[in-house]
Amino acid sequence: MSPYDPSAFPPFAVTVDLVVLTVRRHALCALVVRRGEPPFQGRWALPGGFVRDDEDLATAAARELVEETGLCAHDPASPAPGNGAHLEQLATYGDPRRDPRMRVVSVAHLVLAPDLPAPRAGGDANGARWASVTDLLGREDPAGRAGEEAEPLAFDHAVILADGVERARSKIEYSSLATAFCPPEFTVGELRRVYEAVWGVALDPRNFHRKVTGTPGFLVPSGGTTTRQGGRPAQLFRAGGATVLNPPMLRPEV
Amino acid sequence: MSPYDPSAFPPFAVTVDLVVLTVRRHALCALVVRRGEPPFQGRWALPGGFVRDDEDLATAAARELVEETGLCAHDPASPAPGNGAHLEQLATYGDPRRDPRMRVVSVAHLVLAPDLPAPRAGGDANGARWASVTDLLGREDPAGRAGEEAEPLAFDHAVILADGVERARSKIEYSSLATAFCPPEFTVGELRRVYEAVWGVALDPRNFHRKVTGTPGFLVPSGGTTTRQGGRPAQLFRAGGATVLNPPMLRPEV
DNA sequence: AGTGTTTATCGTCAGGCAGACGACTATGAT
DNA sequence: ATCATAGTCGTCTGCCTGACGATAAACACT
Repeated sequence: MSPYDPSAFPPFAVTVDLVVLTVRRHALCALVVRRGEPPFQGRWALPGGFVRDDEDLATAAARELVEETGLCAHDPASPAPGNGAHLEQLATYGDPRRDPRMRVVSVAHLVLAPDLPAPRAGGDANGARWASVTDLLGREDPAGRAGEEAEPLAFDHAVILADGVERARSKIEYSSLATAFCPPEFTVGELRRVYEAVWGVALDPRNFHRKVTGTPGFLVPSGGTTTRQGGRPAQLFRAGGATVLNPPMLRPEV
Repeated sequence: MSPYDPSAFPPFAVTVDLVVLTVRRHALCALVVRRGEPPFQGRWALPGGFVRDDEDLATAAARELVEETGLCAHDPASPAPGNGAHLEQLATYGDPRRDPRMRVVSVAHLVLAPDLPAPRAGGDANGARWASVTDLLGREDPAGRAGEEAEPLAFDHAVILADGVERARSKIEYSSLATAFCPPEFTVGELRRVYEAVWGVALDPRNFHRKVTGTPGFLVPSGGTTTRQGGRPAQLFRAGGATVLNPPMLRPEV
């Protein structure tokens, strides 16, 4: 396949890393796996792996996602429906010293998934779990004390995770992606708790209700109601066809 | 450097490609170079090249930018002042067949630069020029006729360019990046013509003036005035410290 | 000097949207 | 029956925006 001199350019290993986010118990959580081998053996890391020879980057990310979680990725390019999670490319990290073994360029992907049963460990990882992002990243405390953060993530995965969280936080402002955190049918209150968990703020239930039900194409009523959250029965909705929100759901400032 | 078996993962070539945008004569233009060797010999392509062994991705992009244009990149991470252009990572493209020679993963970067003298050709490129993006990409004509587009760009560079243009169009909405297209001192009218060129729409000069002068931190008056655009003398401004615009400059719908 | 053209800048007004918050409804728990 | 919980509908007020009118200051003509 290579009519070119391989010594004319330095060889790289290319991996995909996954920032898999979900909302559990009112908290934004990320999937982490325990590394079973050096470097950083025993430390938590983002799931990921090498891109294969004949794979596209998105394909590799979707494959790793299935291997680690059993989740079926829903590429926004293809109009696949169902329980698939949202998957999009996040950014690429290529510092020459980010992996002590060799030169590795990692194409990080962001996955937004509804709350799921416990993750299944896969491949060379000893275990997998959901961890609150405020535990994984130190809380950026205005008082300056570093907070009781857990041991840091392997490699530069804390940076990647922070970038993914920030992408999710800003993207649910102007797109309907917050519904990717919800089951197929959900109530306005459940959607509001998603926004509150991702942004880490409290929202006014009345203004939120007016906003989301008034944005064309965001939600379509599915007909049923539920009382699974307690209180008065709430109307059930599905995600509407709209992908961009107009006007956007701006998060409250400061 | 590699205590690991190199055959355990497929080797990749990693390149950076640059989407360098500027505004010339009321049109959004991109920098393209003519390819001097196969594949796609003689066709226009985005500037770019291999990432070196000890280089970070942003460093490689900045180096290619200097080699191709002489522009000094202004990494938003570092608070460098001056005539530097804005540089940010755009996205990564890794389809297994995007380069017929071998497996190449390209990390595309977006550069926003003020209007400059003619580009200088560099390296293995026969020539370089600014081309209107509406010429490079077919106009998406609602009537369906494909428009008199020039010969298509090499590789998947039309897709990369389209992604870069869309990134620029959306990013000047909620950030102060439009000033990266302007010289250090500029008038409100010149900034408005940047928005008009990037978005391809006409904006009301009065509402635009009220908006940008009312957004805190966007513009700071530099004291002087100019008549270089004809008409009544206009106040000169510099870019203020703000990087995000609150409230944003939403582009007119439809 | 006067007139027209161009561009910049200030004002006004009406409609829409968002934040703050009151009021009412329908369930389950005690 | 009463309370707690959650959902839903309204109201009010201030801000922002789009659509314009009006004025100001330069230059190019005649």
